[in-house]
Amino acid sequence: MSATPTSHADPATKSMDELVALCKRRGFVFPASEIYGGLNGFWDYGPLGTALKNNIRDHWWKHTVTCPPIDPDTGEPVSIVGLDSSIIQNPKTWEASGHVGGFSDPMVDCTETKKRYRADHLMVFIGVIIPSESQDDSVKVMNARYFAFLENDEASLKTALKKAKKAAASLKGEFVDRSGMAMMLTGTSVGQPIDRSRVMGPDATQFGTLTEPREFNLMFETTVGAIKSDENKAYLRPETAQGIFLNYKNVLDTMRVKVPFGIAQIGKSFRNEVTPRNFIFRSREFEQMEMEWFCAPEDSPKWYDFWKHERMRWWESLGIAKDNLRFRDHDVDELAHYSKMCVDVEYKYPFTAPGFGELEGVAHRGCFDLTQHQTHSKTKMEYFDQERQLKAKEEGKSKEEIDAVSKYIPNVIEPASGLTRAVLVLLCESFTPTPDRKGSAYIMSFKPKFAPVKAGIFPLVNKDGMPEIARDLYLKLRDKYPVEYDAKQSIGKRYARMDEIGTPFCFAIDGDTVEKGTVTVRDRDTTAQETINLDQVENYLDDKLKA
RNA sequence: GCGGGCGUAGCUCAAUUGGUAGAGCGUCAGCCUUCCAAGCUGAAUGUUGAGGGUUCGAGUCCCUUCGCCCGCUCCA
Repeated sequence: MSATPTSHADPATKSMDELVALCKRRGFVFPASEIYGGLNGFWDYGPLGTALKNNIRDHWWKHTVTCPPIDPDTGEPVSIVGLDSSIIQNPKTWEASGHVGGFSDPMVDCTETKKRYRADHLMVFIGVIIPSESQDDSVKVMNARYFAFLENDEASLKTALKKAKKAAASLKGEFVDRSGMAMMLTGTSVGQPIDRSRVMGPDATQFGTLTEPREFNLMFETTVGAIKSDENKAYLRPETAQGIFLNYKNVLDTMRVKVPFGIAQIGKSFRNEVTPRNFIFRSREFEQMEMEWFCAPEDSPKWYDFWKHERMRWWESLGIAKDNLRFRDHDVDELAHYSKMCVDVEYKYPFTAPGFGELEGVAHRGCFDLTQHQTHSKTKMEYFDQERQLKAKEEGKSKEEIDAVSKYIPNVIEPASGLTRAVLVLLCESFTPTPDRKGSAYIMSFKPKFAPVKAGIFPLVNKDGMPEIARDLYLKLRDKYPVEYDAKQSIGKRYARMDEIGTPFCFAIDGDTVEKGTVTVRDRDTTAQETINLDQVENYLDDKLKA
């Protein structure tokens, strides 16, 4: 493609507010249920946004399922099949995957300091026992004052002890250091839950400022069937990946695939995010493009590396500047529970610049998921590798040895990206203010392949035989590409509108067309014009849209 | 979920101590127009985010709620 000097501007110079305004004004993205005041974390894709999203989706599907990359070792395309699994699955799915139970850490807020703590990290000890008429120890304990501190945090414990001593003096109570027997705030004292009104938070100066522990489960719940009860509780999937693991055996049994192979899926996922923010970057309903690559455990490092670089190549194929993309390897302590290795592909969003923000994760999930589902469902997830069996037989191995190498649970490499996040990245990358241009204030410099409208077809003026020719051209081209015909208002205004929605080419039908059969092509990024024959327009578009 | 700021036409913004909700741009229609938001004429568009309260009277003051932005927190 011709260089587009304006299209790779530094994201740091772009205003999200202006981009969001353009997206709304031109029909890319609207706030969901806007007439009712919207709903935090939900967005609707307008006519152009839908077209853009579909173009990216098709590009991913093509490069993943119908035309996947070449295996460097064999020279053959790798094997990947498509899938579309249900959004709602048997809830046991999410117990096995670890989404129920493991990730709903109760949190406690401090109303005084506005700090938030994980409830299971918050420890308390008895600091002051208030004298009482009763000799019964349990009554004394029930009136005691507690001091909270953070588990394994020396400084926090010291502070709590200090505060306890001070409080003992002012309350005329007995100071008791039972920090060695500290227990969780959520625990019980003399058989009853600890009364939070007598607990002082780690950073607080008053008692009773800690809220009740609150669950933060990020899965949306729903009810299957007419009767609402716990037994009918189900979840909207928080990732598309599990649907793939659930169908791993079905695919294996029906599709004649052999390890290594992949299963790919595009679909909606739902996470009840605490803070949806930054336009469509983190929304509660979003679309994922995920592929699970099943391979032999010892080959997994090779494939991890392979997919890491393939995915970066794919992002670059969207027309994103290399400077705006990077890898970031996850530290060991930020790895998810299932993951052995993980690398993010990151993009320099206008709201993170000069920093980068997450775009896609390529994770080495080991055999965690298949093993979990094997355990929970009691369905065998083992793969029988006939080639290995034959090889081992040839090598004269014992039966036990042969079994050991030919039966295994595959390891999984997962490139997981967000389709709606890809839309955001293309919007950010393409959004280009053009203050020095006379007409449009902005252009959306989409790579032609992803532009919602490929070409505008304009009669220069709405008379002298031009509209008729333009209309014929439009009717011919629309069979192949999304194109628009527009004869209203001045040609400059029409060009400007096309610039803002990112239409790469405009064909103007002028007096020369009527006389000599030539049309003028106007380039969105440079505004340069060239003259071609009317009958070459289709070839011209074919050529430009190939890349 | 917490704290701060902000919500007026599709967009950008006006509206005196509380006193008739306006402009530009855009959109649409007509005319004009031989290449970059040109010109002329005309038109549509608002329960002032929503709900309640105070008041003779609320865009303006008070309460609640929703949304957006920033900072925490969270992000499997």
